[in-house]
Amino acid sequence: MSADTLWAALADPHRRAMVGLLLTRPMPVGEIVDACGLSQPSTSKHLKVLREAGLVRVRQDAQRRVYALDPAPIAELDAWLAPYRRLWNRGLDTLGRRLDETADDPRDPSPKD
Amino acid sequence: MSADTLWAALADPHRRAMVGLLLTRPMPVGEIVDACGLSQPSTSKHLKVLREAGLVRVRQDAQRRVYALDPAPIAELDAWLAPYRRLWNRGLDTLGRRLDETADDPRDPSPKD
DNA sequence: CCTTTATATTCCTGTCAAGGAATACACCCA
DNA sequence: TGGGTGTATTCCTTGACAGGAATATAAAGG
Repeated sequence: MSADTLWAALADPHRRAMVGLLLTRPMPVGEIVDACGLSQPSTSKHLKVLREAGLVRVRQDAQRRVYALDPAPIAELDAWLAPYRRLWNRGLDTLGRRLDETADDPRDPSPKD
Repeated sequence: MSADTLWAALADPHRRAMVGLLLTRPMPVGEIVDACGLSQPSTSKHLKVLREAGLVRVRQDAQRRVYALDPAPIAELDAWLAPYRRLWNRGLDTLGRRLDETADDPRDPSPKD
């Protein structure tokens, strides 16, 4: 599963919501539909994306499909974060100094139009 | 800065590459163009997205714009990750059991067509 | 078998983001 | 002030994705 697939899957707020929902417990599609307020087809499509990113697994229970979170891929994100975490842990002041020298501009100089 | 903006900014692989590049040191646009192999306009547009997500800052040096990483927003991701990290740290076996009960299906049952 | 229930898939449409080319803008220097 | 350099912006086209409606599929139960 490419990193891109993972990032793309989580880039969508509805999908993050679903993942967050499944954090509490596994859940059949119907409940996810109710919780997210999306249509059933749309929900199923999002779940498919999550499946393909390896973020969820399905168990079949009669006609129902119960989705459960698989947090393993998220470890990949964690690994990606590591170098940055090092930055903001190891001295926000060091970084701050670097940024102070560096920013004689406000955060975003683009004309807000 | 909404979480969506941040995720969207990082969802693009070129932008992640730029962020990773700026992890080593601040850098003017020209160098980023060379390193990423994108056109200069495209690069500028990506940098704008990163700016608007608060991930980079600009310092003006004569005609050059030197971009520097601001890892602060990434802390937001780290916070988002926390609950999941708890899952995979605190007993992959517990989770594993949950998934085993749960998965009598291969990872993704969708017809690979 | 036929119906009901639960979910997946297809079709269609509108929106949005990405990329290149051309152009505008800002700054330095002579 | 004019030219050169470095960067941003605009315009346009194209491709990807989201969402709804309708439909297909799968399983359970009578």
